Amino acid sequence: MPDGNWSPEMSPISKSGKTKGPDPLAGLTPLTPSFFDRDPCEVGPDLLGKVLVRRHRNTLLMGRIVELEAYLGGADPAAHAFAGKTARNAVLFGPPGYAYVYFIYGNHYCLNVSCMPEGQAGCLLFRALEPLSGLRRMATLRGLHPDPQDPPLKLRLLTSGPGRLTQAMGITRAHDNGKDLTDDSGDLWIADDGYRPHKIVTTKRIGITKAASLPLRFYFQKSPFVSRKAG
DNA sequence: GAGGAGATCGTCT
DNA sequence: GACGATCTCCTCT
Repeated sequence: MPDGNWSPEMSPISKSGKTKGPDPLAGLTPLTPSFFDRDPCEVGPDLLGKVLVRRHRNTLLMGRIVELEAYLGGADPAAHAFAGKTARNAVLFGPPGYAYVYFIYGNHYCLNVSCMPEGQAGCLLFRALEPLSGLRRMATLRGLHPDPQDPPLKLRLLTSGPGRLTQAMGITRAHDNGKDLTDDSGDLWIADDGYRPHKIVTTKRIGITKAASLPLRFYFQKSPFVSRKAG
C-alpha cells in the first residue's frame, strides 16, 4: 500500500473469531526458523505486517504486527540478555523463533520472539498489533465491554501496547514462554498472509534508560494502532 | 490533551 | 531490598 491513508484491508475482518465457515487460516503460512536466524535489526522490518495467530479455546485471535522493538543481547545494555544467561531469559539463548514472555511492573506480560542462531541472544519485543479477528474475545480478556458498533477509537485500547496485546491474546509466561512461534500446530504462532508493508518508521525505543538513543524501534507510519508515535 | 503517580510482583544482586 | 522493555486513573491546564 502507498503511504496514504489507512487502508480498508487493515480493518477488522472478524468480530467473533469463531472458526466456522471458510477456513480462516487459508492463505496463512507460518514463518520459518531461518526467518528469525538473523540479527533482530534485520528481522524487525521484515516482521512488520505479519500476523500473530492465537488459538484461545474455540476462538481464533489474530492481529497484524504494526510495532516492534529490537533488543540485541550482549551488545545492548537495555536487553535482558546483556548480563548473561539466567533462568528467566534462557529462551533468548535458544534457537530462533521462540517466545520469550516476561512479567513486568507487577502487572503486565511482554511477548518477544528470539532471533539470532542458537547460543546467541537477540529478540524483538511486540509493542502493538492491529486487531484482525476475535475482537470480542480480546475485549473480554482486556476487561473491556465491546461496543456493538466497534468504534475505531475503542479498538486501539485492545492491543496498542506491549502489556495490552499480551492481555488481549491471553498470553502469560506460565502458558507461553518457550513456545515455538514457527509451529502452526500450536496455539501461538506467526503467519505471513502475503501482506506487504507500507512506509516503516525507525525511532528510539520506549521506556528504557540504557542505550536509549539507539534507533531500534520499528512501526508503520500510518497505523493508528501504534502505541506511541513520538520516538 | 498532557503529565504525574500509584499499583504490584518477578527477578536479580 | 531495589528495580523495572507498563497501564490506568486522576489532576491540571
